[in-house]
Amino acid sequence: MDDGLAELEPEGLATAGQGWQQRKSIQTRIAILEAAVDCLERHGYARTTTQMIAQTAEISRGAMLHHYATKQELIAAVIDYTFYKRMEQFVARIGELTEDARVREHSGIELYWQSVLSREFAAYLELSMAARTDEELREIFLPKARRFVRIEREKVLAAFPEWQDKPELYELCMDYCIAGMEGLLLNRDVWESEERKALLRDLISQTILALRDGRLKPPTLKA
Amino acid sequence: MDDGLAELEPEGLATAGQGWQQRKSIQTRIAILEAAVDCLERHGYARTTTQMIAQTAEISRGAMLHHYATKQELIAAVIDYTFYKRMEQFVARIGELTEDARVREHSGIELYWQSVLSREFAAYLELSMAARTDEELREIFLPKARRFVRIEREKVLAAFPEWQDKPELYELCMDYCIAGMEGLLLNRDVWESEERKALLRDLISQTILALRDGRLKPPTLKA
DNA sequence: TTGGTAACAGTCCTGCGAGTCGGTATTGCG
DNA sequence: CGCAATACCGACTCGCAGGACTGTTACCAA
Repeated sequence: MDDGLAELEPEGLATAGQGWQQRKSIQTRIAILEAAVDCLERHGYARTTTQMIAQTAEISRGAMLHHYATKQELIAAVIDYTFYKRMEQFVARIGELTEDARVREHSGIELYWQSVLSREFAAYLELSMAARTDEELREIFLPKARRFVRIEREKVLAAFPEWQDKPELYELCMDYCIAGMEGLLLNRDVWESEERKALLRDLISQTILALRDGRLKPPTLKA
Repeated sequence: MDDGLAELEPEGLATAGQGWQQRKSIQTRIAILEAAVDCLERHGYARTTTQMIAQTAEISRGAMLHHYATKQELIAAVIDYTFYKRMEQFVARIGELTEDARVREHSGIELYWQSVLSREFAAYLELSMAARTDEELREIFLPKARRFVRIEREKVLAAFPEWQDKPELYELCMDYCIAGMEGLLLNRDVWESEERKALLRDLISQTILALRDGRLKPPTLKA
């Protein structure tokens, strides 16, 4: 099921242990992380306060600070958690696809779009943006994000083995798909026509199909 | 030169007036706006304080509050200013293109990419992101942004008249180009290979060319 | 020249977020 | 049983951002 995904399980949440205290601890931590995701999605990074997270998680601020001593520590955990959870869901859903839907590919893009619409991605995007201007956060975020990119590509490649023999093209198409979906997400509220947005996703899907089948020549590096 | 662009000139900066006070006022306001752009680009929306802007503009906080009574008022002005300035530069640069470069189109995309890399867009993006979770800001930002989308499309269409007879395809390609460039921008620091990023821009350029020339069929709405 | 107004400066107040610290109750180990 | 560790709590400090307010100087029109 989640085979190689366990390797990136967020620390502090590792394998539900035996003792009562450990189980309680994990449970509380997850409640905190979920609350943090909520707050990030609703209020953004800067306006998310530890107070607010504690309230949302329905525990005291003191308890929160017990599990995550500083905001940084919490945020680092949230970064791992959001990526992990999103990937877990995405991989699971791909697994449920029929061979036809998977290869016809529209479904794959549509699933990726769904994952981009998730609360987890909303929170992740907030952190990603904040990391552009917050030096401290940046140092935590960037190495993690770069690692995530690699993992994500491995997982998706494993799910779409027909790409295995054209790695450069695969990389390009992943970049392309991700950029397109995230760009679309950014303009979600500004562009008002749902039809046009669906059309755009179709265009991206079809381009990828055309590239895969050789109907469209990929650009090559100039000398 | 800036023909129809004057209509969107930020208010408060209108036509350099006659009196000394008015000229001084405009000059100071521009200094403030430029400082705000700097701060937004460097520190993000939430961490940008009025104190910081005043310091950067090398005026007192009191003076700032004289020109822009509240932070909201300032931000509203910055939204207008950043879009205006970016469009002004973009349109001017397109005007400098040779017919060949313009129609070969790569140059058009590359110019758009340049405009997305500008400080003005960095600031605009910050505000755009903040507006997703800040209700107050959202109400100021969204209507302006939607208006900007319309204006931008008019200006670009005027610069690329060969699209004039296929309006739906033009809209799709604009969406496509913008989503792609902004998605690329988001991942700028996470994706490390400059070559791959250039390749992605090429792919987007070529897709648009292929769509324009009919070599690629655009997707159509399903019933 | 003079009164009014606009540009600018600096101080004080209020609210709030992060993190520290002392404290209580429950669990777990010897 | 008894002592350490752990989950959890709430009061307090400290710094800082927004902005209200008062004061000062420079322009300008009558």
